[in-house]
Amino acid sequence: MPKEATIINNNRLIKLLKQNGLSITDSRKKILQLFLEQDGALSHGDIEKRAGEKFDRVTVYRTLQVFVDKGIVHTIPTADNSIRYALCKDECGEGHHHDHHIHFVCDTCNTTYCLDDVVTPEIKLPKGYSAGHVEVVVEGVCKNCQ
Amino acid sequence: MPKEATIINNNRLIKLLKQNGLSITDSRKKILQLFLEQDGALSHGDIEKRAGEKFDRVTVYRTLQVFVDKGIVHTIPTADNSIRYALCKDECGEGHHHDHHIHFVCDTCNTTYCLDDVVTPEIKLPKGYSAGHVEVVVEGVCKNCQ
DNA sequence: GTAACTGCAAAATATTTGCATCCTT
DNA sequence: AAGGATGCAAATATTTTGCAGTTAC
Repeated sequence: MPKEATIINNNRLIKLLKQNGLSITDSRKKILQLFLEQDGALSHGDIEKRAGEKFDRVTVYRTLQVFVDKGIVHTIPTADNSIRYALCKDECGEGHHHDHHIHFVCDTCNTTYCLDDVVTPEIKLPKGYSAGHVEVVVEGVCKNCQ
Repeated sequence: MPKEATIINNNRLIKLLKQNGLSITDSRKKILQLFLEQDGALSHGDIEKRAGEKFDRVTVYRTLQVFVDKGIVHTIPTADNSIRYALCKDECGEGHHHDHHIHFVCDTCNTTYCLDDVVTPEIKLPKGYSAGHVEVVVEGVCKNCQ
């Protein structure tokens, strides 16, 4: 008999997928599960590692792509050119991301966090430039590595 | 006889390389030249294209790596996972970058600018996190594409 | 049953490394 | 002359694509 937490999680996964018009498959559930278990963001490589030998590399690429398209996860640019993915909050949906929070990358453990409570500041641009999205990535030491 | 501007540029290139203890070679001069000619930032691919058939792909990789190590250029993370490189201001040197300005990526022409006059704002982090470097990338429409 | 999803194979790209040769100092 | 830089070849790594078989609905 599965544990309570597992059941709840499973329902949540299914709900998330259904909401976005995606069919419920093992790989999608497993990958979403990884995001839910994880405080921070995951790179493609992280997911491959943690999923074990379970999926084809290609499935991971395609699944992540679908999740980004549907607004289930968003990408976080990092200086080392490894894209990280993190779960979006509920306000995000297909075609419109509302991730106005900042991102934090720990120098020590290399974990990437979405700091949902820290709102991106207003940026005053020079004449002639008009701002759309503002992305802030702070690098430093996280709460677990102090 | 070369034009005045060419001579000045050439001297500037040589000075930049000498300051950083690098030997003066054609590829380094040419790549630096591309940065000086260019208002915005360049990706590895941009450089290959603009340099024509002049250099081996490997030379471009190695040259950019050296420039980053020496603090001649800095990297700009972007959402599409293509690293852009831009010239550093004079205060940068080996091991310490002082690029406290923000970066701007134009949605229309895809040019990346260093907005040297726009300083990165202070970010108030949650308890437990300590900030190091703050990277801000604004996406919008640039002065030439309005 | 049908459309969507996956896994495999393979192509296309991107990046790194070793080494012989050439260039800068 | 000596050390550093380049170019070529080749090894790795990453990402994309096509297609046949499988699964979800």
